[in-house]
Amino acid sequence: MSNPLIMKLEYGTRLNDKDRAVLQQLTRRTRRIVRHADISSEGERPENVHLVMEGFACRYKILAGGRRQIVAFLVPGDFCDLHVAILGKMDHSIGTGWGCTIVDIPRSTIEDLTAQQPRITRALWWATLVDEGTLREWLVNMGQREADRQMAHLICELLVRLRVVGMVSDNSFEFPITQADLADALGITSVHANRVLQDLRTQGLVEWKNKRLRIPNEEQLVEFAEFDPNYLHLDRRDDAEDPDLGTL
Amino acid sequence: MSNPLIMKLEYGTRLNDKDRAVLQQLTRRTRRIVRHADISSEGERPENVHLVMEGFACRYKILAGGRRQIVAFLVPGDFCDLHVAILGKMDHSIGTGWGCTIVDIPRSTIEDLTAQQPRITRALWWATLVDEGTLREWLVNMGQREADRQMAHLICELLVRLRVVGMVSDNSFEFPITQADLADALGITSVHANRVLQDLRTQGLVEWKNKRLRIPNEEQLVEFAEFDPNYLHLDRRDDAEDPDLGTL
DNA sequence: CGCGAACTTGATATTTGTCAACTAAGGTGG
DNA sequence: CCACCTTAGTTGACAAATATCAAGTTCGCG
Repeated sequence: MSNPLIMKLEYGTRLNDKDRAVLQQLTRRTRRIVRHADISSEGERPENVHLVMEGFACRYKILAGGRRQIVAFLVPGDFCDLHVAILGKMDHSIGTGWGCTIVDIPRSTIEDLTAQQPRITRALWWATLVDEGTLREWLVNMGQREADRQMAHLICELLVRLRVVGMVSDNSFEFPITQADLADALGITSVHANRVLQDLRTQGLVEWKNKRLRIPNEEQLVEFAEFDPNYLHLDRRDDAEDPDLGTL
Repeated sequence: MSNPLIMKLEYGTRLNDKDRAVLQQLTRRTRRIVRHADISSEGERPENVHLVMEGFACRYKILAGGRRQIVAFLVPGDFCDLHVAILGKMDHSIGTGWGCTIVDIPRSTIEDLTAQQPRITRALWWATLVDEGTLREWLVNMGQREADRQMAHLICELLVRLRVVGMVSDNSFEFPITQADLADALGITSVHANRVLQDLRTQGLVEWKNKRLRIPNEEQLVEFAEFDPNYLHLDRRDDAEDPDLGTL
C-alpha cells in the first residue's frame, strides 16, 4: 500500500504489521487544502497535528519588512507540527501555495501513541531528528555554497526524499512551486533564482516545465552540488545494537 | 544551586524536587575539554551523550573545499548530541576551539530516564525542539538579514540564552570565541565580520574586548536586530492544559 | 480573447568576498 | 623580564556575487 508515512518511517525503524496497521488507521481521513491557505500560523496553538499526504507544503517565517524565508519543504509523509504538543505556540507558519492533501491528527492521539507504542514513538522521534538534520544542512547550504550549488543541492534533497515516498518516476517529480517560492527557500531574489536556474538548465543538470522537474543525470547533479545524503539518515540501522529497542 | 541544566529546563517544564535531584546527580562528574579538541565528529557513533557545563562549544560541518559552517553555539545547559541515541551516526561535529567543561552521560542513562521519568523526558524533548526552533531562526537570519543585523541578532540570542543559565552580569558575558568563528556562524568572511563588528561598535551597540562582550543598550540592539525571542520558548507554560502531563 | 501571474532580460547598485599587507596581542623559552 | 613567534585583528584596493529596478514576454485560465 502506498502510504507515505509508513514508507518514510520504515526507513527509520523496523515496524511490524501491527504498527503499520496503527499508522494506516491514523491516516485514513484526508482533507484537501486549497491553494494559498495556511495550515497553521505563527503564534497559534493548533489542536491538531497535521501530516502531509499529497503535494507540497512549507514552513516559513515572515519578517517585519515583508520578506519571507521558507525554512522547510514538507512532502508526503512529513509532519507539519509534531512539536506543537510540547512547545506551546507555533514559532513559524505552515503554508501551501499550491494546494495539498493532509491528515488532521488530534494531539491526544499522538500522546496516546507515545504512551503505548514505543516502536512508533521512536519512529516519530527519528523523523523529528531528521528534520533537524535537514535544517542544519540547509544552513550549511545557505552559508557556504553559492546560489547555483545551493539550488542544485536542494533539488538533490527533494529527489531523495520524494523517492522514499514513491513520488519519483523517470528521475522526475511533480514540482508545483513557483520560482519565487524557490528563491525564498534559498534566501535569494526571484530574479537571481531565475538566472541560476537557467544556468542549471543550460548545463543540462535539470529540466523543469509543466510543473514537473526532471534530473537527466543524477550523478552529475550530485557531484555539482556536493550532495551527501547522510544527513537524511535513510540507512535503517537494524544492526545488532538495540535489537528490540528497550525503552523510548 | 547553579546547575545550568536545571536552570534551563525549568523554563521548559515544571520540575519537582526529585527531578532536580536526578538531574543534579546526572551532572556530577564534569570533565575539562582542552582547546581545539573536538567532542565528537561527523560519522562517529559516540557511546556517551555530552552536556556543556561551562564555556562554549559549537556544532559545525566542514565542506569539501575546507569551508566551515557553524550551525549552533552550545552554551552551559545545552546537550551536544542527545539525538545520537536514535539517529545512528553524527551528521556533524561538535567542537570547542575555546575549551569548556562538559559532562559525559552514557546513552543507557538517557534511555533509563526516558523510560522512568516522564517529566524529565518531556523537558528533554522541549530542549530538543527549542534547538530546532533556533536552527530555523538562524536560517531566517542568514537568508533574509544583512550581515550587520544578523550579527546583532545572534548577539541578542546569546544574551538571552546565557541569562537563562546565569552567565550574564552587567549586560555582559564571557565571549571567548574568535572573530573568524563568529564569521563561520554567520556564513560570512572574517574580514567582513570584522568590518560589520566595527560598525556595531561605532554605533554603540556592542562592546567587545578581553573576551567579554557587553551590550550597553539592550533595547536598542534588539530593535536594530528585529529580535523576537519567542522562538526560544522561554515562557514556561504551566497553564491549565496538561496540568500534570499524563503521557510522554 | 483578455487578464493576471509567472517568468525572463538588461542595466545598474549594493553587499560581500578575495588578496595582501600590516598591526596588535598573547604566550613561551631563554 | 625580554625577544620572538604565532595567532587574532585591522585596513585598503579590487573582484565577484547578488540585489534592485524596470521593462518586457509567455503562460494558464476564465
